Amino acid sequence: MATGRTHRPATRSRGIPEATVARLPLYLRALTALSERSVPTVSSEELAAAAGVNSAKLRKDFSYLGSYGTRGVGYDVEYLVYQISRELGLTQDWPVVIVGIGNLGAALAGYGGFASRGFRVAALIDADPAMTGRPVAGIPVQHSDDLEKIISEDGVSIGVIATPAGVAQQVCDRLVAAGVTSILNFAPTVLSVPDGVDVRKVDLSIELQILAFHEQRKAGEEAEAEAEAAAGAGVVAASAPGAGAAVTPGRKGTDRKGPDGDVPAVMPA
Amino acid sequence: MATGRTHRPATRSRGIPEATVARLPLYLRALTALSERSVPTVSSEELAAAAGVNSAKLRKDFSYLGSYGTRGVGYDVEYLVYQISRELGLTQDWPVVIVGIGNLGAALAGYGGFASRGFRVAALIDADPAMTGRPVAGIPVQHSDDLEKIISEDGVSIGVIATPAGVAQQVCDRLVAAGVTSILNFAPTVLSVPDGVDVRKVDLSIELQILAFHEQRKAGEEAEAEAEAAAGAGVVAASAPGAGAAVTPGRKGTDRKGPDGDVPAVMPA
DNA sequence: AGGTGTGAAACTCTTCACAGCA
DNA sequence: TGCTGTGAAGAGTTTCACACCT
Repeated sequence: MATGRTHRPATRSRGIPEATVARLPLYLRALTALSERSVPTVSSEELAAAAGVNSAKLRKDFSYLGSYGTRGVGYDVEYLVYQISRELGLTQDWPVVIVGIGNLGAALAGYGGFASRGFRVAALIDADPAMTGRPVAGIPVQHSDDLEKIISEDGVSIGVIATPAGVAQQVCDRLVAAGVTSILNFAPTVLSVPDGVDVRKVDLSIELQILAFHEQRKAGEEAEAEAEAAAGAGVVAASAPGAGAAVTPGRKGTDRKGPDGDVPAVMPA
Repeated sequence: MATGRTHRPATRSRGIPEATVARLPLYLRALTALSERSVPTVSSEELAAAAGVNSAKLRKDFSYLGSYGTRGVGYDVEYLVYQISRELGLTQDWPVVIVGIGNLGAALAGYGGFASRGFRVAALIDADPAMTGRPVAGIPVQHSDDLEKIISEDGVSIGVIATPAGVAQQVCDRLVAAGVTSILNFAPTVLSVPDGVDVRKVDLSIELQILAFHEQRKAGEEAEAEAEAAAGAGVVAASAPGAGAAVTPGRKGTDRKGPDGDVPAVMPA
């Protein structure tokens, strides 16, 4: 099935932007905290601060869900918690399987954040026979031979892959064949899946590399700022390749700059 | 500040788009794999496939780094590996501390992807005295009392927070005060940091919630398709969310108080 | 007043399509 | 000929600013 059903014709009323969807869990968490403190209503300004975004963005995001606020007052916390939960599909139960119970898989199995939302760890699966039957986070590990059976019996549609990269694709293929249509991939590899299957990936090393890029730039900016102050202007256009010699600006750490203050006009975050 | 204050002068030379930076690690991984197989050159088409993006995007991305390809041929693998590594700052050594050695922290400590790039786990830090001295992934855990000393002695500028949410902000504050300027946060909480400090967050439960949203929509689409086939007539502007059925308060539904009662969303933080 | 909801402007990112070089 | 590099068009996202409701 899935014949070219890729289009986006439908009444665009249901078209919540992806960027907004990605922030809903953030709002939900902040709202939940407010709810626990029995705060009845909250303004976009306050909620935005708690969620770490700006208020205009938050209001725009909520406007895609409907008009759930009251002018001059704010948003009803409980009501909004309910609406967002529903929108995200958290009012229903989502059985999840975790495949690959190594360090990471075990950590995921014990992660409270899963259970606390609508997610339920339906099974832990590992290919190592020595693991079979051993309880991890209170759940007995099952052997991967039974993967298909587990998926279909529990009606699992979300799978988490925490295996080594080398076997991730084949695990993925089996999950998909068994009926899983959403995959959270922790293996550092690109998974290919048929249309209609969603994959999200979390890659620890990639996150660190992005940080390193910015970290390096900070160091470079300091130097640049100095150079600029000393010389006049003129930014070197695109570093010249060839020179493999150019030792990277060593140094790091030390020299903490107290107040951020300056921030040169050379490209902020 | 309300009034426009256009940053970014002209120069654009050093302005690599954030979206591009986020993909560089992906390209680097694919290139590294090619390099290991001693593949000398690769076309944008091939590399894009290996990295899971489309070729136009890849070429555009590389164009921000400079002209490193050869028309009619492709890109030199080794050269590109070097250029991207340099751009990301991976040609230098980045000592990293991991704070919070629970399940997740231990998994991170043992994660091969760190060491394989320029990252070196300089220290593991935990607040539990019972952990102190115990080796995890071959590295002895140190007590958090020594956090400041460790950071400054090793010149650490990148910190990973894998503590419970409740203490993440205070750990963050100490890291920043000690000189850390980039933080990778696994705790499900919003960290506030001074200007000049970068924070990236990885939130497992958020990723799952996003998947759930799409998963739910798939179910809804099936129902919708059926309904469409059956009826196929006047579309009510509103639009039914989720699984069609259900009592969906049409948009700004009149009474906001109605559904308040059943708020099923449980979950504490 | 106080604060939401939202057009419109500004900005960023992606995709197209093709000139131009090896 | 084959493939890169890139201007330009298009799509998506963020920010502004203010009308409008309570």
